[in-house]
Amino acid sequence: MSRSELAVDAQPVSQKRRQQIVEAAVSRFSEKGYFQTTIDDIASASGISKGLVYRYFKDKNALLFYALYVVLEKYDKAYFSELVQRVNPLLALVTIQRALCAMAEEHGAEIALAYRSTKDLLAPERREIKVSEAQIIRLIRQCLDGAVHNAWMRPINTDILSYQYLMYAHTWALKNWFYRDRYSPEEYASEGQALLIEAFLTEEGNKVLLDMHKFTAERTS
Amino acid sequence: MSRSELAVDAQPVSQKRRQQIVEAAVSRFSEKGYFQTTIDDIASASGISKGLVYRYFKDKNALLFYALYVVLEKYDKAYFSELVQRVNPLLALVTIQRALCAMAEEHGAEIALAYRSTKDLLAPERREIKVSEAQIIRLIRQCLDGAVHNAWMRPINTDILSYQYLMYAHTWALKNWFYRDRYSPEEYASEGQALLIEAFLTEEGNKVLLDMHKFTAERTS
Amino acid sequence: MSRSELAVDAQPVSQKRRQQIVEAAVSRFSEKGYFQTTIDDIASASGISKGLVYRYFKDKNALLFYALYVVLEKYDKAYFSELVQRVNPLLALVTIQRALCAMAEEHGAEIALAYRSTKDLLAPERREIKVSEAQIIRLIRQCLDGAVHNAWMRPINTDILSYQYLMYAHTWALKNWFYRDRYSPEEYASEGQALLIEAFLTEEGNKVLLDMHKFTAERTS
Amino acid sequence: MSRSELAVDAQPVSQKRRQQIVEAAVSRFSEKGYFQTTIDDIASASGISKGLVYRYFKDKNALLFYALYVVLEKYDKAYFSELVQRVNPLLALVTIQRALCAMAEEHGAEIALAYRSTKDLLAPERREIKVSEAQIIRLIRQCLDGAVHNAWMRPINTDILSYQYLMYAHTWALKNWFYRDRYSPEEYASEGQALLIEAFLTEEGNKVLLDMHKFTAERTS
DNA sequence: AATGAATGAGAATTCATTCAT
DNA sequence: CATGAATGAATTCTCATTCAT
Repeated sequence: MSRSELAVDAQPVSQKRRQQIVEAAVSRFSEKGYFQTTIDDIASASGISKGLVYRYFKDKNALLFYALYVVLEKYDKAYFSELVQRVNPLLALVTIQRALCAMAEEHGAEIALAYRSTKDLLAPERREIKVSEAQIIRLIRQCLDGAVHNAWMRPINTDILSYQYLMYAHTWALKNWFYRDRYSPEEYASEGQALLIEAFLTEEGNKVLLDMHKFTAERTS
Repeated sequence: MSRSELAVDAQPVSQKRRQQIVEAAVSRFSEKGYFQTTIDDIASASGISKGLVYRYFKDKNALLFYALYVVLEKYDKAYFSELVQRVNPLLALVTIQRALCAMAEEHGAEIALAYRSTKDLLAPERREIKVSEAQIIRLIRQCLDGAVHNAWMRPINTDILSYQYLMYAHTWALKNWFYRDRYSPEEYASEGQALLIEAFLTEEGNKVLLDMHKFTAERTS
Repeated sequence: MSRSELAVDAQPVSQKRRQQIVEAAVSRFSEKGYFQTTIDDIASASGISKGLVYRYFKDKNALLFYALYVVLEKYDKAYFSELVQRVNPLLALVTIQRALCAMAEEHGAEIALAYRSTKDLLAPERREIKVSEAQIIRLIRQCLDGAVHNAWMRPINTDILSYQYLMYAHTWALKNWFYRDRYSPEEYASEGQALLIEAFLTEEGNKVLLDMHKFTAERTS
Repeated sequence: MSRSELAVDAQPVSQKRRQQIVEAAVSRFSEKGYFQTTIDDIASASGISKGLVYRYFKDKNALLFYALYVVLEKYDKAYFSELVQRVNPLLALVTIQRALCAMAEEHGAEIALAYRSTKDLLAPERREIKVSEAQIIRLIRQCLDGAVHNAWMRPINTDILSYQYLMYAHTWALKNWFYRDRYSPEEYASEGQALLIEAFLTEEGNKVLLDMHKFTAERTS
């Protein structure tokens, strides 16, 4: 543990500070929104002074960009991508769908922030955010296409369905007031699997899914 | 002339003004967001003076409330409600799903506004907005429950699925940059029917749907 | 007198306000310099609030422009121009030279301000100021050329000499600490005539000058 | 090596540094003005850090003082003074007038800076600057007085004329936009001699001037 | 009712200056 | 000596809201 601490401390102070500030920004923006949050709020939440924020970020808008970006980076597309290549498309799909729901639970406030504030970015930054989201969609679509190609899923419009996976997870974040007291995050994720995956499986696909479960159950037991 | 004026203008001067202002607010807020829009912007767009806005609305936040509310009212829940009572649940569902998509196409900017700005309302107003949205969801759910009850649909979590109908339509508004150049609104609505209705129909349900189409086709011909 | 008062009051309030503010700006800028003067200083000196200044002037820099311009307008080029056309070049020259010195006495602070702050304008405004100054120089040069043409002055570089007339007056403003306690403004102006006009007169020119004086003396006696 | 270091670096490390910084200050202040220049600008231009500047100068204002002073020191009053004692007053005058014009060409930006920023000094420093300028004026006046005393010049107000020599040179710096593309610095200097010296010479003075030229010509040939 | 002048609180941003390392 | 991180006072500019006319 001391080792990893060293590793973290080895980051130039400035890197740690940046992170510190972005985290504070994510938290404050999520809580009060972009325009209602002052630089001073963020500075205080970071335990530093107003002026210092500007040594790390050009202006408030840059802070918003990084705050939005940091969440997207949590999606760990590298892992998703590897998954798509390593396991069968149905397993990948199920895994990603669960992961999206888990993300939505863990980073609900940040996802809600993205819906509130992406338009407050300047065009170039906004584009970057969109591109990053589109990459996730593309990965999901690859799974769907693979499943359809294997005849595990009925032929469907994968282009549109793929976005519904993300939206389903985001709905947990965006309409939390509606579900919070009636479903656990895990239940919500399972229902998502039923509505967005199982509904489209062929008989063959259903078998594959059952086998996957059996396999998982064996391993866990 | 004086008669019609009296008739229409019973409270109309002020009622028409209010409407005028709210429409301007919807348009400006949709375009630039709540905080970026000034009262002066709205006053100019309404063709009146800044000061007069305050005769009709307590403050800027009240204006946001009405702007968000007016959009929700366009959902015409009375019509939906009547529909649910008058026709079979599957037809009602199909009709409502189409209507939601049509709304999303026609009022995309306003829907996006709702996602940006609902949190900028004070708690009581925010609650009212939520309630209004929940009413729509409840109607959809009634259709779903009816369809399941008739064994036209497989047993599913109607509580969660019902919100996906709304989200599917909202996705058209929120992720317009993703779909705009690749689907027409009608195509998008049809794909929605496939993904959110047909996917869950039993054989019986499928027959009912086909009959409905035959009937519609006959009537139109 | 009441008549002229009415005339002044007839100006839209806004015109009076603008003037008020510019006057305050001239005074504060002259005293403390552009950067040391805050908008609040100017607002207070105008007896209005900070915010109102911005209804009349786009920003602080616009205020600087008008502050500098207002002084240049006092040069009353229309009067100078008419003079050049109406009377002989030598008389015009003498008159203008006196007027420039009188201006320098009356508006010393503003002239000093121009030397401090013209570079703080944006390029387009700076150009406008230069053009206005160049117009004055051109008028002086016309007098000089006329005098040389009449052989009242020896042939000299009128292009360069003309600017020295203005600079001589400005020197009174800029180096006031040097002269203040040793010369009256009138003495300074007279010495200017000796150094910048009489020094270059031909015998014929001298006669003309003397006649002018005689004539003036007669009229005044 | 240690020896030369000791010799040159008696106080040199710090002396050289000071010079370095002042030069950077002169350059940056001249370019952008006092208030628009940051300490960081100057530190960067000196190749040192912001903090170190404060080891050498009390504050930014002190830096301005030295920046203005260093320019005045370039006038090399020692040389002028020796000149006045060594050669005849007319030759000294001509030489000084040329030197002033040369200075104005070489240090135009710095002269303009002095006009912009002298008032931003605190009173004691401002006084010192004035005194230094007054010393130059006094030397010029001695020449003029000498020339008048020798009857080489007509009796004139040497007190006022002497400042015009400096102002004539400064005009080249201050109104450079007016002359730049139409006169070479040398032409401007020559015209200055015509307007400020030759215009006041007696016949005797003219002879002396011609002799001087002859002498110079002979020496150069 | 209607206007828009006036206010002033508030926010972003800059930068001289200090000081721990 | 040197550095540059850190501070916070100061300043510009905006805009919701009020109110005299």
